Amino acid sequence: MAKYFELSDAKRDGLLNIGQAAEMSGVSAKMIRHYEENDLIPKPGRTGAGYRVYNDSDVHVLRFVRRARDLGFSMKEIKTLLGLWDNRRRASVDVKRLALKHVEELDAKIAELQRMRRTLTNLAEHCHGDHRPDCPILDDLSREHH
Amino acid sequence: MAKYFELSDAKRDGLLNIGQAAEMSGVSAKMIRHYEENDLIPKPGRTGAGYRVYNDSDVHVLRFVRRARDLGFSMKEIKTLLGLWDNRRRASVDVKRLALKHVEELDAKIAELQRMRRTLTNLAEHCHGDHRPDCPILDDLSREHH
DNA sequence: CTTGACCTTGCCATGGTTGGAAGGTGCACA
DNA sequence: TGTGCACCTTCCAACCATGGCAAGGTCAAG
Repeated sequence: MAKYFELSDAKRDGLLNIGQAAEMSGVSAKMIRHYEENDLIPKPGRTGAGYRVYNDSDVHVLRFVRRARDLGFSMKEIKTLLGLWDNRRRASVDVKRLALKHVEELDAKIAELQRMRRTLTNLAEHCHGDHRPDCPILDDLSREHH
Repeated sequence: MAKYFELSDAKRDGLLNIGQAAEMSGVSAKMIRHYEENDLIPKPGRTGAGYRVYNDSDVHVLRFVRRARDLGFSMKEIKTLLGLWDNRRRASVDVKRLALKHVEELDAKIAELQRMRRTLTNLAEHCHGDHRPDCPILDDLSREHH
């Protein structure tokens, strides 16, 4: 846990400041700090002046997080995934379970959006779309629904 | 803009308090106050003691909002829809445009979720799901993605 | 008069992300 | 050496829709 007292030293050692780590990982500096605050990622080293310094492993973790977010995992889920990733004795069954549970959640969201889409498309089809004030969309919105 | 000084008087006139309006409209009392605060719905009358009182028209508006929320419209969009609803000289073309724009947004979200789902399902298919530590899902998460 | 159900306002939390303010640091150039 | 700019730091607030809780007022029935 050696501390780097000069940014230039750290950079000579191939370490990155937060901006560079952000660029390398695709995670914004803002979010990197946020993930750190929420114990999603390990606290990086600091220079004497308090600048965060990141190594290759740190950037690797950040990319992992980025990818998982792209796949729609929540921060909580990602925390679990990172734990499984770290754990040498991890069982792939655990990861698979989490992935499939997430697929189910995605299915539910997709179905709901498709239901909305269907209703809205139907309504729009019956709407003149001209300058007459009659509009089945508004009529539907204002009607009873149970 | 007559003010009702007793709740009993108001109820005799067929007016509802917030709890009843919530039940009738399907919008929680919490959200009714929230919509009022954000100028989505008109401010209702009050009794002398400060209780909100709602008439049939108010409940009608609330049901409109509820239905629009169910269809995934944002509060901002609903504000627009309510404006169009109120406006006697409204053109149904405006409503249709908003509805179709919303359909497009739904399509985009659906497509994105389906993309996630596809990727995740592929990954899960290649995962043993046993107690060996090898897991293509984690491998993928930790790999580069551009 | 008490009890319980309701109402009021107000503040906090969620989740992921973005924005800004105020101030310190690193570095290149004059 | 100074000056300027880009970067860094922390902290605070906002978005959107909703739920929850607390402290206190009101109403109706017993």
